[in-house]
Amino acid sequence: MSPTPEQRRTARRQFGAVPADAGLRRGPSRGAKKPITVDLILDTAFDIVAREGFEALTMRRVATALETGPSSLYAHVVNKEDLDELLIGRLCAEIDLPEPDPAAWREQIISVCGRLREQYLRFPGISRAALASAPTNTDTLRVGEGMFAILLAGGIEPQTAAWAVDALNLYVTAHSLEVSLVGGDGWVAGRDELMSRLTGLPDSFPNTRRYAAELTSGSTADRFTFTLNLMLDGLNRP
Amino acid sequence: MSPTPEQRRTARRQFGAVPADAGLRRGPSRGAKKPITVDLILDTAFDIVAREGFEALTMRRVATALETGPSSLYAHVVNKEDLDELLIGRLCAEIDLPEPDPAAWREQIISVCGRLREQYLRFPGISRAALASAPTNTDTLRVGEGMFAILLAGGIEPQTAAWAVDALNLYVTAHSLEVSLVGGDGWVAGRDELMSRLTGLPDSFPNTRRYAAELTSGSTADRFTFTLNLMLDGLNRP
DNA sequence: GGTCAATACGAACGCTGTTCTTAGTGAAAC
DNA sequence: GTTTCACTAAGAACAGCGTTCGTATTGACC
Repeated sequence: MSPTPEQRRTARRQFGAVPADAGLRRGPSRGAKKPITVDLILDTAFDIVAREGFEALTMRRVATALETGPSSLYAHVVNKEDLDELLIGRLCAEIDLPEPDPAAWREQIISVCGRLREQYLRFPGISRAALASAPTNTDTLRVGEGMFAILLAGGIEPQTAAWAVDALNLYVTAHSLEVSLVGGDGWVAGRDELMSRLTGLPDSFPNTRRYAAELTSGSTADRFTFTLNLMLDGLNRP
Repeated sequence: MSPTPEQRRTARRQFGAVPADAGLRRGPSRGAKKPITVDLILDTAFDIVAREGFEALTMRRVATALETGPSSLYAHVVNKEDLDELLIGRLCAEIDLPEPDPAAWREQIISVCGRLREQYLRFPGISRAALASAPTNTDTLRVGEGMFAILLAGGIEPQTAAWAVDALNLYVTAHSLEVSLVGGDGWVAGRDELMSRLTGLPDSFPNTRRYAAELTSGSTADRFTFTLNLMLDGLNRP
């Protein structure tokens, strides 16, 4: 008996390795069309997100891209939620983790977080799925383990490191989501407008008005590394 | 001419004060039903979110709670997005900001962030709207100004303080959203299960397995103040 | 009293995720 | 070689969503 999507999902939650079913196909092969597989679904899903954003990723959209009906997907995927989780999994799987170097733990953490951000931004809005996704996913846990190892090698106490990993992960995800929502370069384009709006505020906003330049300065990447450094600075000052 | 919802929205984005139209009513008053106003809509919306979560907040749900059709709302509100923004606005308006005290800037920041978290968690999932909402909302900017003032009084450099306000706001929102999604006390209930899942991981997760206790320890509030302190520690070490 | 602008609201459109049902296929069993 | 069977593919449909259109109803103003 080959596994139902539900079984695959619970298996995924526990081990991460999947029986795979390799080329074994049963069912109609209408014409020369490629058979639908989970990997094929994920490929087209990533393609859609990269092109049109995560909001445009619907079951129907994926189905029509595969030249089929929506119901055909439910033989391979439990849910939209399940699809999202699979996407995040594969996205995290492409993050390569360095061998922990006690002397360079700071740079290593920043590098991993930066790579994570990069991946999230390549697929605009997908970080929303990362926020909702259960943290028990194996691939998600893998990058967690990687960051954890780096912090431990850096001499951070286990309890502190454990919570820091969560905090860093959460911040990276939230930052990426915010950047995706605002629209990336749309931020830079609307900076002048934002500035004038801040300076045009009532008198009850003295600091916001005076430091409008500081408030609107910097690229999203600048702000990202700033906050990362903020947290890392807080880590080694016991 | 009384303003259309669009006009109210743009007015709101710029000033925040609204002409109000006070009891002036034109239109059918079927029976003794209360006339629909923006405030009434917001009241019932908050009620729904508090009871059933942000996911359950739909236009139709609000309309039926008001014993009317969905289209009746669009005379007072531009969008669902606009409704969300209004909710966040009113939520932020209930945050009272302390007079900046240079000696207690740390405690003051933590207090404001804690109050913000409290408000977000009272209405589960509403922080999602805060993430999407444009940061040009007057009420949102008000608490930004408040936190900014506290940091400046604490001697933080303007540029650093400006970016820190954004980082803190983003973290508070993301944390609240995560807590809402996981389900609050559901976290505590599933801790044992999570622990056993972590310890049951493959050998490629040595640190996660060894420190599973540390990883799953602490309440959400503990982790919240931990991360806040992390960022604040990073602030005053130039 | 008549005019007009603003509100209220039923009906409908296009979209979503999901399920039910039916048709079709290859591998295995006899 | 035929039959059985587990599985996939896919059409049709359902409930629910945000939103718009058209229309009826009302109060204030001339």
